[in-house]
Amino acid sequence: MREPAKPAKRAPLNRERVVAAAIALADEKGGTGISMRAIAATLGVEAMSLYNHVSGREDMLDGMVDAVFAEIEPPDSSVEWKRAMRERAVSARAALRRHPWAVGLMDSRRTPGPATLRHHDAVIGALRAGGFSVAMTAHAFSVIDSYLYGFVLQELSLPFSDSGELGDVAGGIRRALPEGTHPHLLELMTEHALLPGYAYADEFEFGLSLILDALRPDEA
Amino acid sequence: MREPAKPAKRAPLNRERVVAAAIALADEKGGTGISMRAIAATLGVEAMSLYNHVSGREDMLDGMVDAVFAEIEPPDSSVEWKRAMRERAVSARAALRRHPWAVGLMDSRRTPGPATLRHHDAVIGALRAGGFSVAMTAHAFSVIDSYLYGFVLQELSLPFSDSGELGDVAGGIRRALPEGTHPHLLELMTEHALLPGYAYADEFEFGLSLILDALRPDEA
DNA sequence: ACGCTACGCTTACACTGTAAGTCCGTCAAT
DNA sequence: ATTGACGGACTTACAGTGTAAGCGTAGCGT
Repeated sequence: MREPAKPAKRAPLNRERVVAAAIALADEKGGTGISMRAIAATLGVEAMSLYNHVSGREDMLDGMVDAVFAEIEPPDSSVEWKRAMRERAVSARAALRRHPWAVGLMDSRRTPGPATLRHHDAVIGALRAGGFSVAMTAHAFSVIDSYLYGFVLQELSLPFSDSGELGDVAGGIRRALPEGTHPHLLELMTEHALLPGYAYADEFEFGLSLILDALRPDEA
Repeated sequence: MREPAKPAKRAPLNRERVVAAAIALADEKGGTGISMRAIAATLGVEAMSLYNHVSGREDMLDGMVDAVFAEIEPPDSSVEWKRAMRERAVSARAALRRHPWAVGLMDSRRTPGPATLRHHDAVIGALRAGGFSVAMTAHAFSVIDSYLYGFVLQELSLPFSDSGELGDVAGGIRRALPEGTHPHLLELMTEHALLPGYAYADEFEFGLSLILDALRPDEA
């Protein structure tokens, strides 16, 4: 009954392949619904075989998050700091949008992987090269990354992707509003967010510039 | 065998009590590990009974997030806008720290509850009252909330709470660093983050002030 | 030719969310 | 006072989860 038939010389698994398969699956099926069994299936393997390469689910998630950090273009210290920070932020946002599950995972990961550490080091290095003191670097790093992660977090929780859907959804919400309450929310929607051409994604640039322009190496 | 014994006149369930029990459990056991069965148990009830009051797990999570928004002190429109925004941000951070699971949940909720809508309306109203144009209000709302959520997200993912633990953990990481690589990260840790008296929480104030001071009603 | 190790396999367990159906206490209408 | 309906808590059942434990075997260094 059992068919050893074709052992088929399968390409051997390794941590990298396992994590990559998990990422591919998460990208297409969404963060929830990736299970050890499902990941294993895409590799043509049984669930428990994964445990030879990752120590468990948590370890696998750590690996996935670290892989996302590896996709972010690290800032170039030889470039003027403001431009370097802007480009890094754009690259990071792009990576997080490619892998929407990553943001939600970040707050439960407590052990940064090698790519994460390398990335952080590069960011800090670029700020120091731009003339920031150690203390000011810590401040700048904190504001920029907080804004970056928070923006993507909000962006991803919007229930639409293009501005076509926006109209439908917002219209639905507006109709659901208890009529007459929430005047300011209503005003913002009808006179701004619902106008043709509006896209929340464009807000990113405003906040990023606001923060970068407010930061100064030569203070504190 | 079956003991009707004491129907005991149990206080009747309702959506509010169910959601409150879920929140209490999540607060003490952590976001993961709250299951319908566990929630029901704290109410002295079987899992399936909850389904008479919430339509399912997702609905329950929606309710929990909305309840957290209800805890945030809404800004007072009669107060000068910058102060109102600062106080609102502080209150929001406090609420999110009381319920650490909430931030991670936010990015999967797509249907805002009544408290959430009321809160957003109040924030927008306070900015409009402060002289912001509709467009500028949208910008300001986006930056401030992105920073707020992002900061808390990072804060919560730190593997320590007080600055005592910080030393241990950072020491561990530093020892784990491949020796000689990551010079800037190392510098930042030893010359700044590991100094006595440093607490990441204090960074919040810096970024918040930076953003609030950079915002101006009378632009664009 | 030996045994060792690496690694995929099967089995098993405790736990999840929830569909479906049962049963009873309460209350309105008769 | 009797009936009927119904809300809401209950039981049962099922498919799916992560992972502990142990088995089988292919390929290697000796």
